[in-house]
Amino acid sequence: MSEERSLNFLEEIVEADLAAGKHVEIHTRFPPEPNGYLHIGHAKSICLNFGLADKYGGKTNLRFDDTNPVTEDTEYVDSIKADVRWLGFDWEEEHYASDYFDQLYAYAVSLINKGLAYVDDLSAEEIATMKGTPTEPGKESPFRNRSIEENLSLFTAMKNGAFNDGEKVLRAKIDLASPNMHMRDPIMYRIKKIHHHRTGDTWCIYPMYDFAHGQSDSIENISHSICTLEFEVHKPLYNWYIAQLGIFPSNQFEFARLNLTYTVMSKRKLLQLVQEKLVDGWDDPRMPTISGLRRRGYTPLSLRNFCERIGVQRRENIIDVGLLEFCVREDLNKTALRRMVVLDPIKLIITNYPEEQSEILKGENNPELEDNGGYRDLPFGRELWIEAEDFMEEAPKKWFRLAPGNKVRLKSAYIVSCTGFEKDASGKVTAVHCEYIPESKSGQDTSGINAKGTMHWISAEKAENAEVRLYDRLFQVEDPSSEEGDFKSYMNPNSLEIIQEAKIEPSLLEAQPGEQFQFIRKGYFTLDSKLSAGGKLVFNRTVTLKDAWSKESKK
RNA sequence: UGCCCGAUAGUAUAAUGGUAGUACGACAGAUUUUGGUUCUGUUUGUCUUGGUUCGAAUCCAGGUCGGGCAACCA
Repeated sequence: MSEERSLNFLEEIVEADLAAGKHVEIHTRFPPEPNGYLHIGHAKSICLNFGLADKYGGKTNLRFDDTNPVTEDTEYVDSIKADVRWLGFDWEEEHYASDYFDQLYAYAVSLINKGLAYVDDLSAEEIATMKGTPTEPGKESPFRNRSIEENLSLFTAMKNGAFNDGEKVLRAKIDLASPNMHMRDPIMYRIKKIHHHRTGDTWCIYPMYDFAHGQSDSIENISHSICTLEFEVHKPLYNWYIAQLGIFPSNQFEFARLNLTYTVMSKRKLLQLVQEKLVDGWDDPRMPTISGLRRRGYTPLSLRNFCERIGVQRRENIIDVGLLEFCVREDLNKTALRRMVVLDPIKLIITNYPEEQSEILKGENNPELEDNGGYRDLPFGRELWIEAEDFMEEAPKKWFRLAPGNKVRLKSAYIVSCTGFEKDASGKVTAVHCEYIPESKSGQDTSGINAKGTMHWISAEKAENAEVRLYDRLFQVEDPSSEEGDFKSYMNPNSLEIIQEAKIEPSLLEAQPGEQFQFIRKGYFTLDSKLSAGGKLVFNRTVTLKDAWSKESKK
């Protein structure tokens, strides 16, 4: 018997319901409103919904909760579908709340007929005032006791466009004194004379979330309707509509939404960043959106693993973004091709390597793979580019890289011994001199020398150029939303560093969008899908490698 | 000052009345032609006060702290 992880609370509920015979098959749904792009919090919900159905042999629908035409658009519908698919999920049925407008209208009429709904002429402000406060009961609207006939004819008139926006609403007749504000005669329908992205101008009245969601679940025979904690107080209303209508009893269960350190997760805040051009768009690689993470180089598997690892509970939480980074490194380490790129180049001149000489060395593609994933050609010569930070004139303790007198292995090439360096007038090091040890050639080393450090390098003659973008966290504080004042004032001014001319090895000219690389000692990178065009290469850094030296050097 | 929900290492998450475990992090060591990977070890926790019980993270009561609820948003 294999080791089983313990069940999360949703799985326990499902297993109990299945065992009790409450449902023969479980059916879930992912119900986004098409008014923005999906973010990693949605990924948690997607993994939960699809994961649950998958685990218990059930089905999951994709349903667009498009009951408010003011904010919704097909652009969002398309991006949401693409993101869900990219994550690796395929829905059973695709639905839209707007497909149920006729049915929902009929449900509303039936509630009017049962004396459980009425047309109210009060203004939005009046309704709000008369609802009372959490500590004071509300007051009845003077229109609360209209006759069924009058309500029917007014509601029909509403539907037919006889009134303007805001003039009338349809309300459920429940309890103005309820301690739950959502039960104080909630609004079922409002008038909005605006074009809907799917139903066009067919309707001018639109159902509220509460009057659409539970019924949509019910129509689709959703057994477990999973949503975030803030809908908890809606549950009595969800159940009330279903009970009064006598329809399939879907059940709502709530979990805590995902929060991540050093970013924001609410659609409203993300939208602000986009609108105020503080980021490059919804798919800016610094955004916690699915499209941003994709462009940054995150893989579907790493995101799914992340969602699995964070678990699910009903308590507020904030996940360390380090866990997300761990998940993507874990995946990429096994799959990314190793390449050498010098981000901040200085020359390394091998004084005992003949000027006219050159050779082709072999570099392994990925030591984690069988047969090292094959090999690619690495041109080598007398002059190389190395990382400026890999040389120090005066080496600190435990410095394994280049410094006068130090020996270092050039990855997949030779061991070199540093013999000197050149400086310009300002004191800046412009080139480093060394001598190579011919018997130390990679793979056939007979020198017997043990170099402690290994460095990446590029042949100066054969090097190509590329733009490289280094990303850092978008915010400087762990939880921007909980800080005083405007969350935007906590943004990290250095979240994007652009390196115009990094030196790349020739094999990278063939890089394809979506391909992942590990630039040895520098991190994981991917080709930017938007900015790389017309022969210009732009690489995004997905995440750095773990860096033990930076910790050591800070001691 | 109403109603609802929650509280386990730094962060998450298990233990479902019977040994407080796991992951990420941190720290130390081994291996390493990436200061990466891998491996080993160490570290830190049941909000509080009572009660029930042979036995409580778990059940009960009070308190404290945190979150949610008064959109013609979802």
